[in-house]
Amino acid sequence: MVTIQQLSQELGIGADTLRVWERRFGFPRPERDARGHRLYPSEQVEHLRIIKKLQNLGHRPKQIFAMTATERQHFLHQQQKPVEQNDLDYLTKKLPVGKIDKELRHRLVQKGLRQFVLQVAVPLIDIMDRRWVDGSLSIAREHLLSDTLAELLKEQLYPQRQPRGRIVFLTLSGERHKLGLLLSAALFHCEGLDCIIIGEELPLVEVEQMTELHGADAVAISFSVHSSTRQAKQDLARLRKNLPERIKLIAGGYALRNGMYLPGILVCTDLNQIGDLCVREFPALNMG
Amino acid sequence: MVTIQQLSQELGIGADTLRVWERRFGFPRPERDARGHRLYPSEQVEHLRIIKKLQNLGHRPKQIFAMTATERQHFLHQQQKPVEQNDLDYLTKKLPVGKIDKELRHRLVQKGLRQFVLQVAVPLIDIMDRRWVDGSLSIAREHLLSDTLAELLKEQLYPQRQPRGRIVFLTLSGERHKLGLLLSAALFHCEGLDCIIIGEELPLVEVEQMTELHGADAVAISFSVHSSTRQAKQDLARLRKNLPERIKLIAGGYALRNGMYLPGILVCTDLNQIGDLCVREFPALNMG
DNA sequence: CCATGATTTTGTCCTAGACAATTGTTCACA
DNA sequence: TGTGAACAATTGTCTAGGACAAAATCATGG
Repeated sequence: MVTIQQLSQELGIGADTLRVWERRFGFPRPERDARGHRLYPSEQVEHLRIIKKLQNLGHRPKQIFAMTATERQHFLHQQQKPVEQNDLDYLTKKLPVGKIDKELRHRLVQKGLRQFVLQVAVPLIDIMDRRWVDGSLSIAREHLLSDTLAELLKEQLYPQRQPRGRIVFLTLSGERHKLGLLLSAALFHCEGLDCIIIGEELPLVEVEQMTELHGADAVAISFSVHSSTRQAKQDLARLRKNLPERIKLIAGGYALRNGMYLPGILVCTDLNQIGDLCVREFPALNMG
Repeated sequence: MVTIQQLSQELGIGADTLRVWERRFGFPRPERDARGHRLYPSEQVEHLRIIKKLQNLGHRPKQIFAMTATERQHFLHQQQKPVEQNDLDYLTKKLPVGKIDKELRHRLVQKGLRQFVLQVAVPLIDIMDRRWVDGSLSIAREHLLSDTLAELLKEQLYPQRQPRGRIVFLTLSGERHKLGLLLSAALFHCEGLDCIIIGEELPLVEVEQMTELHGADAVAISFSVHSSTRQAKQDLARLRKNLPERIKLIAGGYALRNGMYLPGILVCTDLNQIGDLCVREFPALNMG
């Protein structure tokens, strides 16, 4: 028996949404305490878990709520793409906790940073994503994997001897997904650029200040799932106006996935574009 | 100009509460967009920051809202200990970015971990807090200091040769304040315990699983400003019920500052108590 | 087949009222 | 003066049902 607030937190669904679902679709139908406040029995919580999973898979509430509980169960099983027999998969499930770091490091020295990012880190995050959707990856293990990977990548960003340029990486207020930032930073690093991870949730107004402080040639900003395309465009336009012209502005992330054109901004929708982008925008220094 | 949701997240005050404050006290008094939705100008956001800070200092809304804006400012300054001419102060203001890490490391080797935590890290965080309130510390610099300090502390948590025990550190859903966790972990480490930082925002149900996975003897949980005392108590009770008896449960953080008694739970309101707690609860192994 | 406009669907916000839990105050009594 | 119990005020969270823009889907013409 949980309150609406607990449920909201646990599922990541707004309390308002839960109430409106009840009004519109007749589910969930919680019991009430003496004051008339909602109390959700654990049975309904489980149903909601399934509903959330289906929603994560891209289905819309109308479609989901049209089904009966058993139909939903069935549908979910049918929908879940099996995680391929990827050789990375055991990292997310079987491997004992203490060995994850060792294993990742082994692969890093084997492949080199660039290949490691593209062939190990990206697919691994993809698997984690899918497991998250179907609920087969615990939050705790997800944290552990993310943190280990993040730390490993961060270590690789040592300063270059003859940097082709210097980029500060950040996300704006409200964002946080360090891994995305680190992945792109690692690839820029491979191209000979100094990469500085500033941190997350930086207010718009402080970006310029930070650029100056670090003597950077460029700012790279990542927009995650949570920010709308419109908001991203707006923020970028404002930033471009405030930033000196010589500072390049690189933008990427889910919110910009459609690859629109924005004046004065280097939109980068794919990690594979980073190589080309560097060749174009950061001409190599003369060899001494 | 921010929406009520953004504001709610930023301040850690529920949207309902913000509306009810407006109704009862006449502040904040946001503007409205075309639909009649609230839009808070940044000026009011700053005032709310001060109000939240006063509330954290233990004052009640009635008292706070009875004052005018300038009175509140005054009152807050009066309440706050002034930033002493502490020799740490220059870290937050003057020191060039690149030297922060070096400076902290220097002090660490000079003082040793224990004294570093108590005499450097804690006062530094305190100064950052106060500077944050009066706006004289930019978010960017705060991030930088926090991250540098966190990384430094994390490095120190190498495994013990003959651990007196093993503790996993975590915060529950919705919490995040890594530094607090790391500070206490560092002190437990000084007492000869293996400390494992699990991560933040772990769902309640996964705590037990994590403890087993790491073979821990104890779980340490920190409750920050954002969680209410009531919620903290409730979570702890639930956790105690689910966890095997042999697993100790250590709780600390702002929400438990009053030091109430909770059956079967080691409440730790002050970093200085950690030494005693370890002596009591983790008897040293026989010397080989 | 793609673009563009019309039509659902959906999440979030609105108002104003209610009430339990917490905190503060009063007052009798040792 | 201190203690504790009864009473009063304060405060955060919940309720209901209505509203509406942004996003998604559908329909239509090129």
